[in-house]
Amino acid sequence: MFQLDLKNGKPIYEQIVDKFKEFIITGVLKPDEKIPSVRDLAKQLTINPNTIQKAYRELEYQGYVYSVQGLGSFTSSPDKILDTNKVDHLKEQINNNICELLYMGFEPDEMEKYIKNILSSWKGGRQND
Amino acid sequence: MFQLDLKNGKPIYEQIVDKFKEFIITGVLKPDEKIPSVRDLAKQLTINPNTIQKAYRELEYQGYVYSVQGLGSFTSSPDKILDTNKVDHLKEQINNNICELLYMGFEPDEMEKYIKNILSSWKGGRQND
Amino acid sequence: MFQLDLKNGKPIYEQIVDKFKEFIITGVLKPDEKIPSVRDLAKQLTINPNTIQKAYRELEYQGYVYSVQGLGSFTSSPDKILDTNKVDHLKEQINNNICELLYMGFEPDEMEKYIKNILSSWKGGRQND
Amino acid sequence: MFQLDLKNGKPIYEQIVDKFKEFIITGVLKPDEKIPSVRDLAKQLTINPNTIQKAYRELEYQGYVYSVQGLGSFTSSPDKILDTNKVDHLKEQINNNICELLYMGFEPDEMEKYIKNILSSWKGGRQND
DNA sequence: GTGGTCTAGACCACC
DNA sequence: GTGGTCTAGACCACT
Repeated sequence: MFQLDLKNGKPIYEQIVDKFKEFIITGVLKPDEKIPSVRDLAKQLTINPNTIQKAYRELEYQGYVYSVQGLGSFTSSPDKILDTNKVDHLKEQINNNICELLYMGFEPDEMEKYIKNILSSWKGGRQND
Repeated sequence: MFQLDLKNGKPIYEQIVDKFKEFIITGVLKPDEKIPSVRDLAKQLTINPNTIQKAYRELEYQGYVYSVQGLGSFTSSPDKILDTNKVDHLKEQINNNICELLYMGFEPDEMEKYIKNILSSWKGGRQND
Repeated sequence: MFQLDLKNGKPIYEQIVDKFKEFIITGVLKPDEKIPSVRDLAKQLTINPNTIQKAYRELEYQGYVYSVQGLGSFTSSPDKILDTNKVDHLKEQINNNICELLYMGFEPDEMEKYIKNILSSWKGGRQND
Repeated sequence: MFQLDLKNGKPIYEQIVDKFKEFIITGVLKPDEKIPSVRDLAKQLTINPNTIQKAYRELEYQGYVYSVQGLGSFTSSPDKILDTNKVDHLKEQINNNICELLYMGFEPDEMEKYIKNILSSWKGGRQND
């Protein structure tokens, strides 16, 4: 399903969380789609099932998946609810990263183009929803 | 000089690194300006000198400060050399964060305005350099 | 595993870094091979675990090993990417050392033989990769 | 006379030692030539005279300069005496640096050319002695 | 005074 | 079990 990168220092469970979030956000995984069982994914990635378990718990806590006893885990549909804390944190992080790039000599015009690209491809990719 | 949050899970030394990076990037600290000695800052923040030392070393690795035995630590002037790996990493992070916000229902137009704001205040703040 | 010299002024952690680099460069340690845990090596060398940790972190910065929480530390496979700064620094150091030897009366022909020896044994040792 | 680089981490006195050694070895400073007084050099480099003092002591210990009471310090003539310890240390360092470059992907042929270059320019530069 | 190294020992997060 | 963070306090080298 996806590759882990042990070298980048990120905890394994966090990489799994991020990958699933990416798939859900970009629409690779549709709402209410079943995701692999803990044991299957653990076997496939050859890592400890506890690690998968922890990742799924975190995804559930963040509202990206829900689990049904005896059936498995499924992706949630987006809530369209703006969690103010999370929004503020994300905005601040975006701000910091942009400033760091600018400080390194990245051109503001280049940056604006890059952002527009992201936004337009978002609108495009979401027209079929 | 600044506040630490000892509860949010983020390592103390990392908070210090981020704060200094922010000060340097935003121009609060000018190039080759002396920063507090390891012991002074440790006393001021009432944390262990080793923790400050670790933060300063990390800042040195990342190219934001340099230290001279017997003299002190100083902010580095930016080399304006784009490290491809770092740029790619920052861009990917920006992309992910923006997509996550959009997925949560944040309006693309709102986002564009927010980015423009960052860029214009960057240009403005840098005019006096 | 190896011997330390606590008297020669060279920091212990640096000696460990150099030893591991030597093992990795000469192929004694193969890529992605597990290296001793921080605590084990500390016990074996009868030095403090923090010192080992520092050495491993330095090795990680230099790209020779990577660490995974809960799993251990492993040798990295070389990326074969020539970092211009590092190359220049190494070349300058070689140049300086050679000139110093020549100045001390070491014969240029002798030197040429010595270098050829290094190069040929490098090619030989690497044939099995 | 020369520039100091505070950012590279090397102690200041060591940089001075290395610079003088380089000048003496490459023949920029001829044997028995007078070198600047401690106070003059300190003023010129805007650093503490004690630091110069320490550098000169080290140069004297290594046999590159000698000082005469009331007259100043002068460069020594090369002794042509091979200090076995030093020779072995330098050779090992050359070996290590070459292997590190080769490991990084530097071509052995390229390396051989580089060394030959050093040796031939040494012979050329020394014909006039 | 400055930064840098090291120890002893505690605690946490991850697998 | 693993690596990572932090403290308390000692000692060294450099300016």
